Amino acid sequence: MTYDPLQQEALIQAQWMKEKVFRAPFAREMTPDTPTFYMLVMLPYPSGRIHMGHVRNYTLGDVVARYQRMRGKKVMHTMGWDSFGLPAENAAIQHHIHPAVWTRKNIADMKKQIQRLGISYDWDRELASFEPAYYRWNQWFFLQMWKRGDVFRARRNVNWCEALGTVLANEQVVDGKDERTGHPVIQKPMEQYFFAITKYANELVQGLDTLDWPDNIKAMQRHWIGRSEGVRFSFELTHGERVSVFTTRLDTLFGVSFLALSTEHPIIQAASASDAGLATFCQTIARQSREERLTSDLKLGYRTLLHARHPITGELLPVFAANYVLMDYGTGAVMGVPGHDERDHEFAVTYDLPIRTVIESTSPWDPGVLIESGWYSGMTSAEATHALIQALADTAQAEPMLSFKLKDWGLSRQRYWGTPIPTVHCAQCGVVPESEEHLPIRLPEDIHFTGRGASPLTTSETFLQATCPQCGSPARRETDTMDTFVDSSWYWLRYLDAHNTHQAFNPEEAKAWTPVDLYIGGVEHATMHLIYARYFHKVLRDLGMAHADEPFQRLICQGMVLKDGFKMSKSKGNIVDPDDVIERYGADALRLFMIFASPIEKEIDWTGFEGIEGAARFLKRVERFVEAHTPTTDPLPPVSSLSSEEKKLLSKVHQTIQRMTDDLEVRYSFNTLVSSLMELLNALQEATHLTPAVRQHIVEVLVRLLAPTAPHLAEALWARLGHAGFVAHAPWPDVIPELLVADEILVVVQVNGKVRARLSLPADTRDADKEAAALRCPELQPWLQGKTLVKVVVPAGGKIVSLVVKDA
RNA sequence: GCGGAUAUGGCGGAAUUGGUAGACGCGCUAGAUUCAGGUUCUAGUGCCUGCAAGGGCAUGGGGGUUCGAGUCCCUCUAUCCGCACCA
Repeated sequence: MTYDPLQQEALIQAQWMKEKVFRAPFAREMTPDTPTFYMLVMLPYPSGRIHMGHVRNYTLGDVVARYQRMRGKKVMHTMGWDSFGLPAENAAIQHHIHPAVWTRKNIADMKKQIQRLGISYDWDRELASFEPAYYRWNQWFFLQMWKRGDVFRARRNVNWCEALGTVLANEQVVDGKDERTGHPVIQKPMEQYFFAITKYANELVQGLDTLDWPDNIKAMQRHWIGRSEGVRFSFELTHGERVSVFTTRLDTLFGVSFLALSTEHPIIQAASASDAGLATFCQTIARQSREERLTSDLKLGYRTLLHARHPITGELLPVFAANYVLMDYGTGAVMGVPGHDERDHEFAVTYDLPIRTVIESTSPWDPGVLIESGWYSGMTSAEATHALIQALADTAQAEPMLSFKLKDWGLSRQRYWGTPIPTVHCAQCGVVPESEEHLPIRLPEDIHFTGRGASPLTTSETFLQATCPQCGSPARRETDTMDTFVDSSWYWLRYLDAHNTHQAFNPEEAKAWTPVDLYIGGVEHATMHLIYARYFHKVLRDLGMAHADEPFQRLICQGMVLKDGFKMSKSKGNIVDPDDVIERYGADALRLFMIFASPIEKEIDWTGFEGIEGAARFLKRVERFVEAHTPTTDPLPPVSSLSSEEKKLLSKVHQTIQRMTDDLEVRYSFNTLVSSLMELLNALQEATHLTPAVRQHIVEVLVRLLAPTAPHLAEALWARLGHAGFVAHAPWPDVIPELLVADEILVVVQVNGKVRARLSLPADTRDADKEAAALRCPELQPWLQGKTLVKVVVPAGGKIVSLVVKDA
């Protein structure tokens, strides 16, 4: 009987399900010293169909999970749905289907698809963030954070479409217009809720040093958080008010020729009341998106009627409103030093402002030695900075300041499909947090989705009516919902205790299972999700719920799956549906090809189906090889009594175990994992004279090595070998160290850097003898004839003899 | 603009610590088997040169360090990804 993946895979999956083969235990079921492994993959957004990126991600995670299970560990590996967000609401607007209905259907469809891949999830821990049972804990965390003072309200710009009366997401805005209707979009400040993530900015930077993450991801986070050390001090304006600036280059103070303030700066806003030109300028800038403001080379400014006094020279400096100064970084105001800052320089050229050189250095933008700077001349930049802070401490309130590019986490969304923010607006008490007993604050059903006007929640009378928890008088419920990044900032903890109705999760479970041992997901989440999640985890730690400082000890970011060089997307029509591939080749072939095709962190182009033919072919060869074997119970004879062919082959087998173990445990290199296995099969098929016992040993090893990548076939073959249990629970093969030692080694001889001979020598040959053997070797003589030997190098390890010769 | 990466045969890639470049797979060529085949098996396959043995060249371009560089340093070019309201 031959193995037909299309029929067998479903049967095997049903058995796994029935026997709960992948069930992860609770902490209370384990002794404290039970070895555990938490294998986490980024939870998907239920868009409707899984795509190849999901297949890649989940297969990689599954290979590790299955391997760790075979190593005897208890493995946490499960799946959930990041199911709040814009697409469900768009579906509601366009197709008049309720977001919950749309989302439930998508989850059901995608779950079926994922299950066909044979991923070893404990489905009993499945969660979906749109369920009140989940999002009530978002609300609960919000209330705890409110108590700790980690939530605040402030005004910040949003994309505002006047015609629709709606706030738009960045992705909905194209060229300053609403993507759908083409109505213009402006930046408008709006009162919003924030998490004070910047309180943790320093710890978020420092924590990176403790993580086993790829260096590029750490670098991206460091830049995103953007820690810079500088100085804050103030300039006095001629009318007496003071404006505070932040600079990292106080040493250039004598080069200041103007001040530039953000158009949203309170001082500019105040001044525009009596300056029509300024007011117009500010409106123009408000129409630019943040992206335009940062990418545009054009530095736009407006010279106000204000002047500021230089804190040391007393010189009067013009004050500008400028588009390149951002209100949400530093203090929203900069001192303009055209001689030593590129942006200020560009601005000064445009507006014809003095450009002074006050630092001597290799480049105008680098620190150096001060000149033309009064009695600070001659000091180094560092000395001058220090001295100037002292000098300006009283007169200009100068003080060292850490500034971060990281902004506080704005979590308000004027949307329906998200977690309702649990506060009420009371005429007497203001904004008041809901009391915990009232959670969850549920999303109402009586909603009209129009895609225009304020949040859909404002159309529900039942939802709006609330009672002030503080004074008991009628109040209006908050209609903002939370950013969906909140949902994905703690889900891995909920997996551990997914059905708990009186706690987000039991801290004992967190203690037993976290930090997550390995987290795999797309590189596109390198900054936002992975910073928010780290932040949230630290808050949970400070609430006494999570015990580790960092949530994800090891991280792998997989590259994207492309088709013909582009991201697969519906709009491009270049989607390859995993179901079609499984239909034709089976899940094992798809899994095997996915991880073999390319290293994880690289993008992979699904150029066609040629590669997967090879994967399917390999699986058939394995099957035939095992099929041809008649099982025996004879034990493996001692190594000393093996024939030399058998010993050589068994060495290959055990080297392969060694390499694959290394690939799975240390290197996380999956494509080479598969190629080792292919190499092994090639070697096995060449072997002719094997005793049944040796063959039995080899076949048993082979099937177990196959089990993490092609689990269905491995399961079937394991049964055929007469085993009663699942190969999923079989132990990973142990290396017999004796078999790793080779009798002979290959020594390569180089002359002037070129390989001229290869010698096979006994493994215990000393380096000096290798050198002698090399010099004697006949094929080397033409290269040595008539030359003088200048130098011989035999590096440690002794695999190379390098000869340097020159003409005699 | 800022930040992060990548570049090796016809293609995907391997080379784990500076030590045999091209493992493994795809594709292609030839032969065998089957013969309805899109099955299977064997051999070959970086480029140039040579009857052959062999030799030369070769890891995006240029330069450098070294006995030795795909790997380290400098520089240039090309391509891809992220940028805070997509998830």
